[in-house]
Amino acid sequence: MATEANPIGRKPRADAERNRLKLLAAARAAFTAQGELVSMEEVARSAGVGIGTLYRHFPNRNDLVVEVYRNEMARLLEAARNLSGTDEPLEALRLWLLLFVDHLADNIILADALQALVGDKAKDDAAATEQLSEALDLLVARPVSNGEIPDPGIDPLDLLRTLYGVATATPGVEWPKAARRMVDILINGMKAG
Amino acid sequence: MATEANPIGRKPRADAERNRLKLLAAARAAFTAQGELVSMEEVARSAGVGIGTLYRHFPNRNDLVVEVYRNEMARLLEAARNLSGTDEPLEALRLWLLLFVDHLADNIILADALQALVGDKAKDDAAATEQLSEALDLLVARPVSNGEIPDPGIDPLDLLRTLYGVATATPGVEWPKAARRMVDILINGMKAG
DNA sequence: TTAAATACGGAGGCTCCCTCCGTTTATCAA
DNA sequence: TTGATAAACGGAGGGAGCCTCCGTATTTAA
Repeated sequence: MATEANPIGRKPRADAERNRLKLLAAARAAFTAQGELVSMEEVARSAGVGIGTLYRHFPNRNDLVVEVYRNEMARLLEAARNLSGTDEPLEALRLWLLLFVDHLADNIILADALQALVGDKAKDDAAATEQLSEALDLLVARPVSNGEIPDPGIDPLDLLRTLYGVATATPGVEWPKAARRMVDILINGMKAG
Repeated sequence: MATEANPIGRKPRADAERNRLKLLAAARAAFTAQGELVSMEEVARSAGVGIGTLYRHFPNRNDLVVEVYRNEMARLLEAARNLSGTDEPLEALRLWLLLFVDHLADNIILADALQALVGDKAKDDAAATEQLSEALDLLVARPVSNGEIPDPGIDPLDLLRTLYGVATATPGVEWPKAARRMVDILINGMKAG
């Protein structure tokens, strides 16, 4: 999908594509290891390219972070699609939220990046946010329509924002337990609506 | 409370105290108007002091933010203490959480600073976090002990983290409505525990 | 009034993010 | 195969921010 012939007719240069992939891999590794605070210089260095090259591929820091995170998102969306076909709608939602917690736990270091997708910087990656939202809508709509829960009266993304808050605002590494417990509270709370 | 004689015996200098207050006021105004991104230089300038003076009073950016926010916290703690004596424990908790949302709404611009109190940077201001936690424990313990809700199995601060997540990760200005709705979901969710 | 303690302010070090542009390399037409 | 040219490369350097250092100025106490 990145090797299409471009409109001008010339094939994209192989080195460009190669460096782009190297940069994404290096950024992924660096962000995971050290958090979003890694300097752009260090990402470029560990990818073995110059800083200028990094900036040609990703015009600013946020673009790079968003791109790295977008890949992480794929599995989650896939899971949502699979679950949205199961027999127990509410349980499907619950399981998916737990999956989201695991996902956060694996990528807590990228949590600030996540905010770029769920939060205010969303303009930068409206497509991914929309996908996430669609997946969630699917999972929430079914238990609503079958009466398991009344109209929750919230944007389904708020469920994720909630978990994001627990994940990022809790000191230490014990937060996933709290977040999982929070999933039950949220589900029960919506049922009781 | 700041004009005590110090152990050495010398009275603190008047200009120091004056500048400290000017700095706090300027920081409060600047953070509220422009968010936490305001530069330290600008805070110093608008307070009419040099950057060196700012750093003598507040050794780093976070110390300044925490100090500004600590003042904002007072009303909230006061309210918690008052509510913790009312007749309907669960309703008291609900009301206080709504108050917390209002508080966030008034200070959304300082939300990142809030995280310093509820979140990982908490070491920087352990005292304030502990107070907040104590107030919450009070409000949560009563509905638990009188059976209105079973042991929620979470750190009460998680309730705030949840609301913080909704407040900061939602684009635009519509989030307080969602956060208020979330308060009900949380309360109901804990009841159904 | 004078000495000592304390506070003041801003130049400058260091680190970032990002831009600019001269140099190098890959692609394509002949 | 070769040469022309579009495209990519890399890193010096501009600009901004955080924070330190230290010579100067002010306040306090004797």
